[in-house]
Amino acid sequence: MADPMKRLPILPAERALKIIAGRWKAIILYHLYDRPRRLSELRKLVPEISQKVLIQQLREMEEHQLVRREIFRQVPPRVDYSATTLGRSLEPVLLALCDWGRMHAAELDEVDRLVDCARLERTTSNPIAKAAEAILSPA
Amino acid sequence: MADPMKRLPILPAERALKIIAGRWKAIILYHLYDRPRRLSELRKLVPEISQKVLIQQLREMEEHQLVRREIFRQVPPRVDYSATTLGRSLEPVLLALCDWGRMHAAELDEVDRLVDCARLERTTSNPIAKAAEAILSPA
DNA sequence: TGTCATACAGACCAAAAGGTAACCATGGCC
DNA sequence: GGCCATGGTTACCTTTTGGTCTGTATGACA
Repeated sequence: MADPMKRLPILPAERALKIIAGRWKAIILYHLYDRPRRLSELRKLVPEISQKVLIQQLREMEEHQLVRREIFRQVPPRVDYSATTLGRSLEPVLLALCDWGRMHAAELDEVDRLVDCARLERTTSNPIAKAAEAILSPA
Repeated sequence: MADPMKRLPILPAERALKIIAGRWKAIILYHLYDRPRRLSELRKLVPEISQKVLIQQLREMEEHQLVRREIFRQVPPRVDYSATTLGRSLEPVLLALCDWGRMHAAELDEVDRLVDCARLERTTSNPIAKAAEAILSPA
């Protein structure tokens, strides 16, 4: 992603998708919402992802200002990654995606294959989920 | 995308992203929200996309049940693509993405590069946008 | 018979995204 | 000097995605 900012789509929805649709970005962000995390911590939290790709995704999110990187010059070195305000503003959107994904799985009888969005709020409290549900099953 | 259903991610948010993050899916869906469209119509509405890729995206959305394909055996043949209920339930989510994308551009002073989400509702009426805004600029 | 419009299909290619495995730099500590 | 941990980088490969260009089936109609 050379010159990433220059290449973001001009349609807002596509821009948003481009920014968050990376293979691991949602889960990483999700763990950063809890608290700042060190690289080694993130590796333990998401063991399926290789270190190179993890750093790659973090760098992209840093460029898009979803994530902040702080270096503490210690021995051994310490680097903290945390969610910026812009990154946090994505939480309701990710929640909407999560709820819609669950609804979609439900419609196709695949809920059993799903894993929970864990600490994210429940469906009923999310206005987007309500809107989507209203479309699926009108009163 | 062979066996597309078998391969959808097990995390709901990732599942949702996988389903809608295709290069042209948002715009296609957006045009289908208006009314059913014929292939030739869609080609005119989104001239940048090649026919093969257009069909590809439509087929994937059909498999994920966002889109319905109806064949009318006429001469010349006629095929209508339309948004299913499941496809329509995505509208609030796309709207949320659109609003967030605009906010993101605003934060980075790139709004001028953006194009409008046209007939989609305005920011102020969208609860997700409100939530995201509240995070960015707390009262 | 040839041409037309519509909707597709297939061969092939290019770029992007994701992934593996190996290596490097720092500085404390034994 | 050799080893440790942390947080990287680099070279290389595979898969996925998007794209071009060409071919095809149908049946009306001139």
